[in-house]
Amino acid sequence: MELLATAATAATAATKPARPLYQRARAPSAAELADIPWLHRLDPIERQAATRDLKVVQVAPGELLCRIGRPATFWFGVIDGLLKMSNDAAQVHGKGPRAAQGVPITFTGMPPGGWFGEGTVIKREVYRYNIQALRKSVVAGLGVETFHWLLERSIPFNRFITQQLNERLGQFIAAREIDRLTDADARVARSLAALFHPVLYPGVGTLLRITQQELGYLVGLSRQRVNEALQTLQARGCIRIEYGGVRVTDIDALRRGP
DNA sequence: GCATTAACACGTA
DNA sequence: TACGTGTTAATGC
Repeated sequence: MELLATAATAATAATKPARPLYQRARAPSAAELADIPWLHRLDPIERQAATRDLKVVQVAPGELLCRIGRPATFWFGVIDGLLKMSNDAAQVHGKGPRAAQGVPITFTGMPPGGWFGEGTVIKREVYRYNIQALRKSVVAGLGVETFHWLLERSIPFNRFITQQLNERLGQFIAAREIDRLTDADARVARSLAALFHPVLYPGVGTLLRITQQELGYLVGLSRQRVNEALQTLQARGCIRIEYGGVRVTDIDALRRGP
């Protein structure tokens, strides 16, 4: 657990000097365990071992769960909230100095139900991206040793991981297309559709809790432009704008774009 | 042109 | 009260 240590960003540290993650970690509640999709596929012994090893922690906006270059110690899952996976510097919302190694890129958002980091954990390498909370979130972690133990002995677990890798590969292929889209409305639509992926993010359902500002950070647009795009999508019948979130009404239309 | 930042009013948690 | 939304105005590439 010791290597999970990460610091709050400059911005959050100024307001709330949080203790390190590993000091705040606690055992998951029954409700939290129920929302972990792979847990139910294990046999009783495996499930017991996994449950014993699982930790959950609440993270503040801007806090980092993974830092580029740190060894992978946990496989993470979003219980609640919203994270972003990026290669940018450990700064909140682009303030402060930029990343030393090129243009900051947000790879993807991580809504509830999403599990990530298995690629790095499998290879026992260091993280190649930062994972940062966009809002107050609850994150679960499974230790790397338990992860490998499950990978060695559980076929259902292997199936889950394979499916996970496969679906996310599709996500990143789609993300490359989205990056090339010039139409801002289309980019918002496709990025939004990605966050409603039922396999990768089963915790989302039809209502995604995300502010227009947060969506702007993920897509790379201003809040005002995102608002405009959402209005267009709503008029088209793809979504319904709600306070602090977006509800999909036509996921296929959202994926297709304009 | 199109998107961005800044600013403001207004409504909601 | 603090935050999120919707809108307008000024500015930049």
